[in-house]
Amino acid sequence: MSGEDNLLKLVEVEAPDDQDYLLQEQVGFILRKAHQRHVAIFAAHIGDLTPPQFAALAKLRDVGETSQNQLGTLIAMDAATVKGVIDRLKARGLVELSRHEVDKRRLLVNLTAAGRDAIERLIPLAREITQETLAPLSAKEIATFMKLLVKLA
Amino acid sequence: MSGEDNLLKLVEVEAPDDQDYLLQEQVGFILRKAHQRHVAIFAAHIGDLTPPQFAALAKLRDVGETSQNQLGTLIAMDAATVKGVIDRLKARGLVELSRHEVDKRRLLVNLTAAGRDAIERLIPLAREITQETLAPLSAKEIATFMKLLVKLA
DNA sequence: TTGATATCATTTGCATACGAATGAATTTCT
DNA sequence: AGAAATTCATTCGTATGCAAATGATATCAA
Repeated sequence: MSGEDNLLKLVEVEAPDDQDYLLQEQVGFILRKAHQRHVAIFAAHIGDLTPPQFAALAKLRDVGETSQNQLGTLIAMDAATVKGVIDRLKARGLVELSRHEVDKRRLLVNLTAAGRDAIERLIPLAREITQETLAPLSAKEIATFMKLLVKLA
Repeated sequence: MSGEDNLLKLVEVEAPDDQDYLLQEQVGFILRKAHQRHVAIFAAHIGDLTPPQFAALAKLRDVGETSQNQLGTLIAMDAATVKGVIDRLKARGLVELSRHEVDKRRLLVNLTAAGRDAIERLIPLAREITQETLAPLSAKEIATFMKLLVKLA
Protein backbone atom coordinates (compact mmCIF):
# COMPACT_ATOMS: atom_id res chain seq x y z
CA MET A 1 0.00 0.00 0.00
CA SER A 2 2.57 2.54 1.10
CA GLY A 3 4.93 1.08 -1.47
CA GLU A 4 2.38 1.80 -4.19
CA ASP A 5 1.80 5.27 -2.83
CA ASN A 6 5.49 6.00 -2.97
CA LEU A 7 5.66 4.74 -6.49
CA LEU A 8 2.77 6.94 -7.50
CA LYS A 9 4.41 9.94 -5.84
CA LEU A 10 7.61 9.28 -7.75
CA VAL A 11 5.76 9.05 -11.03
CA GLU A 12 3.99 12.27 -10.21
CA VAL A 13 7.24 14.06 -9.54
CA GLU A 14 8.81 12.76 -12.69
CA ALA A 15 5.90 13.38 -15.04
CA PRO A 16 3.32 15.68 -13.44
CA ASP A 17 0.06 16.24 -15.23
CA ASP A 18 -0.45 19.84 -16.30
CA GLN A 19 -4.04 19.56 -15.16
CA ASP A 20 -2.73 19.37 -11.61
CA TYR A 21 -1.10 22.77 -11.54
CA LEU A 22 -2.90 24.75 -8.86
CA LEU A 23 -1.85 28.34 -8.48
CA GLN A 24 -3.07 28.63 -4.93
CA GLU A 25 -0.71 25.83 -3.83
CA GLN A 26 2.46 27.35 -5.26
CA VAL A 27 5.00 28.86 -2.86
CA GLY A 28 5.35 32.03 -4.84
CA PHE A 29 1.66 32.77 -4.77
CA ILE A 30 1.27 32.08 -1.06
CA LEU A 31 4.46 33.97 -0.28
CA ARG A 32 2.98 36.97 -2.05
CA LYS A 33 -0.23 36.69 -0.04
CA ALA A 34 1.61 36.32 3.26
CA HIS A 35 3.64 39.40 2.43
CA GLN A 36 0.46 41.30 1.55
CA ARG A 37 -1.09 40.34 4.86
CA HIS A 38 1.95 41.52 6.75
CA VAL A 39 1.99 44.86 4.95
CA ALA A 40 -1.68 45.33 5.82
CA ILE A 41 -0.98 44.59 9.49
CA PHE A 42 1.93 47.01 9.36
CA ALA A 43 -0.23 49.75 7.89
CA ALA A 44 -2.88 49.20 10.56
CA HIS A 45 -0.29 49.83 13.29
CA ILE A 46 1.97 52.35 11.61
CA GLY A 47 0.02 54.45 9.20
CA ASP A 48 2.43 57.19 8.35
CA LEU A 49 5.43 55.08 7.41
CA THR A 50 5.84 52.18 4.98
CA PRO A 51 7.73 48.98 5.82
CA PRO A 52 10.68 49.96 3.59
CA GLN A 53 10.84 53.40 5.21
CA PHE A 54 10.72 51.81 8.64
CA ALA A 55 13.44 49.36 7.61
CA ALA A 56 15.70 52.21 6.56
CA LEU A 57 15.26 54.04 9.86
CA ALA A 58 15.67 50.87 11.92
CA LYS A 59 18.86 49.95 10.13
CA LEU A 60 20.30 53.44 10.45
CA ARG A 61 19.61 53.18 14.16
CA ASP A 62 21.65 49.94 14.21
CA VAL A 63 24.64 50.96 12.16
CA GLY A 64 24.69 54.74 12.31
CA GLU A 65 25.80 56.83 9.36
CA THR A 66 26.33 54.86 6.14
CA SER A 67 26.31 55.43 2.43
CA GLN A 68 23.02 55.18 0.60
CA ASN A 69 24.32 52.21 -1.33
CA GLN A 70 25.51 50.34 1.76
CA LEU A 71 22.19 50.99 3.46
CA GLY A 72 20.45 49.51 0.43
CA THR A 73 22.52 46.36 0.74
CA LEU A 74 21.68 46.07 4.43
CA ILE A 75 17.93 46.35 3.87
CA ALA A 76 17.81 44.45 0.57
CA MET A 77 16.94 47.30 -1.77
CA ASP A 78 18.57 48.12 -5.05
CA ALA A 79 20.08 51.55 -5.64
CA ALA A 80 17.08 52.99 -7.45
CA THR A 81 14.63 51.87 -4.80
CA VAL A 82 16.66 53.01 -1.83
CA LYS A 83 17.08 56.44 -3.38
CA GLY A 84 13.33 56.95 -3.48
CA VAL A 85 12.91 55.77 0.10
CA ILE A 86 15.68 58.02 1.40
CA ASP A 87 14.43 61.01 -0.60
CA ARG A 88 11.03 60.71 1.07
CA LEU A 89 12.53 60.29 4.53
CA LYS A 90 14.70 63.34 3.90
CA ALA A 91 11.69 65.37 2.74
CA ARG A 92 10.10 64.56 6.09
CA GLY A 93 13.18 65.52 8.05
CA LEU A 94 13.84 62.04 9.40
CA VAL A 95 17.24 61.60 7.79
CA GLU A 96 19.94 63.99 6.64
CA LEU A 97 22.38 63.56 3.78
CA SER A 98 26.00 64.59 3.38
CA ARG A 99 28.88 63.88 1.07
CA HIS A 100 31.69 61.56 2.10
CA GLU A 101 34.81 63.69 2.66
CA VAL A 102 37.26 61.29 1.04
CA ASP A 103 35.18 59.37 -1.48
CA LYS A 104 33.08 62.04 -3.16
CA ARG A 105 30.85 59.47 -4.84
CA ARG A 106 29.26 58.39 -1.60
CA LEU A 107 26.16 59.98 -0.18
CA LEU A 108 26.11 59.54 3.59
CA VAL A 109 22.77 59.03 5.29
CA ASN A 110 22.11 59.58 8.96
CA LEU A 111 19.16 59.88 11.31
CA THR A 112 18.15 63.36 12.41
CA ALA A 113 17.01 63.91 16.00
CA ALA A 114 13.43 63.64 14.74
CA GLY A 115 14.29 60.44 12.91
CA ARG A 116 15.82 58.92 16.03
CA ASP A 117 12.80 59.91 18.08
CA ALA A 118 10.50 58.40 15.47
CA ILE A 119 12.26 55.05 15.25
CA GLU A 120 12.49 54.70 19.04
CA ARG A 121 8.81 55.44 19.30
CA LEU A 122 7.91 53.00 16.53
CA ILE A 123 9.92 49.99 17.63
CA PRO A 124 7.37 48.90 20.25
CA LEU A 125 4.70 49.05 17.56
CA ALA A 126 6.92 47.03 15.26
CA ARG A 127 7.09 44.32 17.93
CA GLU A 128 3.30 44.20 17.95
CA ILE A 129 3.27 43.97 14.17
CA THR A 130 5.60 40.98 14.27
CA GLN A 131 3.44 39.36 16.94
CA GLU A 132 0.22 39.90 15.05
CA THR A 133 1.73 38.65 11.81
CA LEU A 134 2.78 35.44 13.56
CA ALA A 135 -0.40 35.14 15.60
CA PRO A 136 -1.85 32.26 13.52
CA LEU A 137 1.07 30.09 14.67
CA SER A 138 1.90 28.58 18.07
CA ALA A 139 5.22 29.38 19.74
CA LYS A 140 6.71 26.13 18.51
CA GLU A 141 5.39 26.66 15.00
CA ILE A 142 6.86 30.16 14.97
CA ALA A 143 10.30 28.81 15.79
CA THR A 144 10.03 26.20 13.04
CA PHE A 145 8.62 28.62 10.49
CA MET A 146 11.25 31.28 11.09
CA LYS A 147 14.05 28.77 10.77
CA LEU A 148 12.74 27.55 7.42
CA LEU A 149 11.86 31.01 6.17
CA VAL A 150 15.41 32.19 6.80
CA LYS A 151 16.68 29.25 4.77
CA LEU A 152 14.41 30.27 1.93
CA ALA A 153 15.17 33.99 1.91
CA MET B 1 23.23 27.83 34.62
CA SER B 2 20.48 26.81 32.23
CA GLY B 3 17.98 27.90 34.87
CA GLU B 4 19.43 31.38 34.80
CA ASP B 5 19.33 31.38 31.03
CA ASN B 6 15.66 30.52 31.02
CA LEU B 7 14.94 33.23 33.52
CA LEU B 8 16.77 35.72 31.36
CA LYS B 9 14.81 34.59 28.33
CA LEU B 10 11.54 35.05 30.16
CA VAL B 11 12.46 38.51 31.26
CA GLU B 12 13.41 39.29 27.71
CA VAL B 13 10.08 38.16 26.38
CA GLU B 14 8.11 40.03 29.00
CA ALA B 15 10.02 43.29 28.86
CA PRO B 16 12.14 43.38 25.74
CA ASP B 17 14.80 46.00 25.52
CA ASP B 18 14.48 48.29 22.51
CA GLN B 19 18.17 47.79 21.92
CA ASP B 20 17.35 44.21 20.97
CA TYR B 21 15.15 45.01 18.00
CA LEU B 22 16.87 43.45 15.03
CA LEU B 23 15.31 44.19 11.68
CA GLN B 24 16.84 41.18 10.00
CA GLU B 25 15.07 38.84 12.44
CA GLN B 26 11.56 40.20 11.89
CA VAL B 27 9.10 38.09 9.90
CA GLY B 28 8.06 40.96 7.71
CA PHE B 29 11.57 41.74 6.62
CA ILE B 30 12.45 38.12 5.86
CA LEU B 31 9.11 37.56 4.16
CA ARG B 32 9.91 40.46 1.87
CA LYS B 33 13.32 38.99 1.07
CA ALA B 34 11.90 35.53 0.42
CA HIS B 35 9.36 37.05 -1.92
CA GLN B 36 12.09 39.02 -3.69
CA ARG B 37 14.11 35.86 -4.17
CA HIS B 38 11.14 34.04 -5.64
CA VAL B 39 10.41 36.87 -8.07
CA ALA B 40 14.04 36.80 -9.20
CA ILE B 41 13.85 33.03 -9.78
CA PHE B 42 10.61 33.54 -11.67
CA ALA B 43 12.16 36.19 -13.90
CA ALA B 44 15.11 33.93 -14.64
CA HIS B 45 12.78 31.20 -15.93
CA ILE B 46 9.99 33.29 -17.42
CA GLY B 47 11.34 36.55 -18.72
CA ASP B 48 8.44 37.89 -20.71
CA LEU B 49 5.72 37.59 -18.06
CA THR B 50 5.52 38.76 -14.46
CA PRO B 51 4.24 36.60 -11.59
CA PRO B 52 0.96 38.56 -11.40
CA GLN B 53 0.43 38.23 -15.14
CA PHE B 54 1.16 34.52 -14.92
CA ALA B 55 -1.24 34.20 -11.99
CA ALA B 56 -4.01 35.82 -14.00
CA LEU B 57 -3.51 33.46 -16.95
CA ALA B 58 -3.21 30.39 -14.72
CA LYS B 59 -6.39 31.26 -12.87
CA LEU B 60 -8.31 31.95 -16.07
CA ARG B 61 -7.22 28.51 -17.23
CA ASP B 62 -8.70 27.06 -14.05
CA VAL B 63 -12.00 28.85 -13.93
CA GLY B 64 -12.63 30.00 -17.48
CA GLU B 65 -14.34 33.28 -18.22
CA THR B 66 -14.87 35.54 -15.18
CA SER B 67 -15.34 39.16 -14.36
CA GLN B 68 -12.27 41.26 -13.83
CA ASN B 69 -13.27 41.83 -10.23
CA GLN B 70 -13.84 38.15 -9.50
CA LEU B 71 -10.50 37.30 -11.06
CA GLY B 72 -8.89 39.86 -8.78
CA THR B 73 -10.40 38.17 -5.75
CA LEU B 74 -9.15 34.77 -6.90
CA ILE B 75 -5.56 35.95 -7.36
CA ALA B 76 -5.51 38.35 -4.43
CA MET B 77 -5.33 41.65 -6.29
CA ASP B 78 -7.39 44.74 -5.68
CA ALA B 79 -9.46 46.23 -8.49
CA ALA B 80 -6.93 48.87 -9.46
CA THR B 81 -4.07 46.40 -9.67
CA VAL B 82 -5.93 43.74 -11.59
CA LYS B 83 -7.02 46.29 -14.15
CA GLY B 84 -3.43 47.14 -15.00
CA VAL B 85 -2.46 43.48 -15.26
CA ILE B 86 -5.41 42.63 -17.51
CA ASP B 87 -4.84 45.71 -19.68
CA ARG B 88 -1.30 44.57 -20.38
CA LEU B 89 -2.34 40.99 -21.09
CA LYS B 90 -5.00 42.30 -23.46
CA ALA B 91 -2.49 44.53 -25.23
CA ARG B 92 -0.46 41.38 -25.87
CA GLY B 93 -3.43 39.42 -27.14
CA LEU B 94 -3.38 36.86 -24.33
CA VAL B 95 -6.84 37.69 -22.98
CA GLU B 96 -9.98 39.17 -24.48
CA LEU B 97 -12.60 41.31 -22.79
CA SER B 98 -16.35 41.50 -23.21
CA ARG B 99 -19.34 42.95 -21.42
CA HIS B 100 -21.61 40.78 -19.34
CA GLU B 101 -24.93 40.49 -21.16
CA VAL B 102 -27.14 40.75 -18.10
CA ASP B 103 -25.07 42.73 -15.62
CA LYS B 104 -23.60 45.52 -17.68
CA ARG B 105 -21.21 46.58 -14.94
CA ARG B 106 -19.14 43.44 -15.31
CA LEU B 107 -16.18 43.17 -17.62
CA LEU B 108 -15.66 39.55 -18.59
CA VAL B 109 -12.12 38.29 -19.10
CA ASN B 110 -11.17 35.18 -21.01
CA LEU B 111 -8.08 33.54 -22.47
CA THR B 112 -7.51 33.87 -26.20
CA ALA B 113 -6.11 30.91 -28.12
CA ALA B 114 -2.69 32.53 -27.81
CA GLY B 115 -3.24 32.99 -24.09
CA ARG B 116 -4.17 29.36 -23.65
CA ASP B 117 -1.13 28.25 -25.63
CA ALA B 118 1.07 30.51 -23.53
CA ILE B 119 -0.14 29.28 -20.16
CA GLU B 120 0.07 25.62 -21.18
CA ARG B 121 3.60 26.19 -22.37
CA LEU B 122 4.58 28.06 -19.19
CA ILE B 123 3.18 25.68 -16.58
CA PRO B 124 6.12 23.25 -16.81
CA LEU B 125 8.44 26.22 -16.25
CA ALA B 126 6.33 27.31 -13.31
CA ARG B 127 6.87 23.89 -11.75
CA GLU B 128 10.61 24.39 -12.04
CA ILE B 129 10.27 27.82 -10.46
CA THR B 130 8.46 26.34 -7.48
CA GLN B 131 11.10 23.63 -7.17
CA GLU B 132 13.98 26.07 -7.34
CA THR B 133 12.35 28.40 -4.84
CA LEU B 134 11.99 25.52 -2.39
CA ALA B 135 15.38 24.00 -3.19
CA PRO B 136 17.01 25.17 0.08
CA LEU B 137 14.61 22.90 1.98
CA SER B 138 14.37 19.11 2.24
CA ALA B 139 11.16 17.34 1.24
CA LYS B 140 10.06 17.12 4.85
CA GLU B 141 10.90 20.76 5.49
CA ILE B 142 8.93 21.77 2.42
CA ALA B 143 5.83 20.02 3.74
CA THR B 144 6.21 21.71 7.12
CA PHE B 145 6.96 25.10 5.66
CA MET B 146 4.04 25.07 3.25
CA LYS B 147 1.63 24.06 5.99
CA LEU B 148 2.76 26.94 8.19
CA LEU B 149 2.96 29.44 5.35
CA VAL B 150 -0.63 28.71 4.41
CA LYS B 151 -1.65 29.40 8.00
CA LEU B 152 0.13 32.72 7.85
CA ALA B 153 -1.18 33.91 4.49
C1' DT C 1 50.96 57.62 -15.26
C1' DT C 2 47.37 56.24 -17.81
C1' DG C 3 44.04 53.17 -19.52
C1' DA C 4 40.73 49.67 -18.19
C1' DT C 5 37.58 48.38 -14.44
C1' DA C 6 34.81 48.92 -10.79
C1' DT C 7 31.85 51.44 -7.67
C1' DC C 8 28.31 54.93 -6.28
C1' DA C 9 24.57 57.54 -7.42
C1' DT C 10 21.01 59.18 -10.54
C1' DT C 11 17.56 58.90 -14.05
C1' DT C 12 14.15 56.70 -17.01
C1' DG C 13 10.79 53.32 -18.01
C1' DC C 14 7.83 49.77 -16.75
C1' DA C 15 5.04 46.93 -13.51
C1' DT C 16 2.89 45.96 -9.23
C1' DA C 17 0.16 47.54 -5.03
C1' DC C 18 -3.23 50.04 -2.61
C1' DG C 19 -6.19 54.02 -0.72
C1' DA C 20 -9.55 57.18 -2.07
C1' DA C 21 -12.76 59.27 -5.10
C1' DT C 22 -16.03 58.77 -8.93
C1' DG C 23 -19.57 57.05 -12.01
C1' DA C 24 -22.54 53.45 -13.72
C1' DA C 25 -25.42 49.65 -12.88
C1' DT C 26 -27.68 46.48 -9.72
C1' DT C 27 -29.81 44.98 -5.51
C1' DT C 28 -32.14 45.68 -1.27
C1' DC C 29 -35.30 47.75 1.59
C1' DT C 30 -39.42 50.05 2.61
C1' DA D 1 -42.01 52.08 -7.45
C1' DG D 2 -38.50 54.87 -5.30
C1' DA D 3 -34.70 55.67 -2.16
C1' DA D 4 -30.66 53.75 -0.10
C1' DA D 5 -27.01 50.75 -0.11
C1' DT D 6 -23.90 47.70 -2.83
C1' DT D 7 -21.17 46.22 -6.43
C1' DC D 8 -18.11 46.72 -10.52
C1' DA D 9 -14.96 49.25 -12.93
C1' DT D 10 -12.06 53.27 -13.67
C1' DT D 11 -8.96 56.96 -12.47
C1' DC D 12 -5.61 59.45 -9.67
C1' DG D 13 -1.93 59.78 -6.53
C1' DT D 14 1.76 57.75 -3.99
C1' DA D 15 5.22 54.18 -3.05
C1' DT D 16 7.89 50.22 -3.87
C1' DG D 17 10.89 47.29 -7.06
C1' DC D 18 13.97 46.34 -10.72
C1' DA D 19 16.52 46.62 -15.38
C1' DA D 20 19.22 49.45 -18.10
C1' DA D 21 21.72 53.51 -19.30
C1' DT D 22 24.59 57.40 -17.78
C1' DG D 23 27.96 60.26 -15.35
C1' DA D 24 31.27 60.98 -11.74
C1' DT D 25 34.76 59.20 -9.00
C1' DA D 26 38.03 55.55 -7.40
C1' DT D 27 40.88 51.72 -7.92
C1' DC D 28 43.70 48.54 -10.32
C1' DA D 29 47.14 47.15 -13.56
C1' DA D 30 50.36 47.46 -17.14
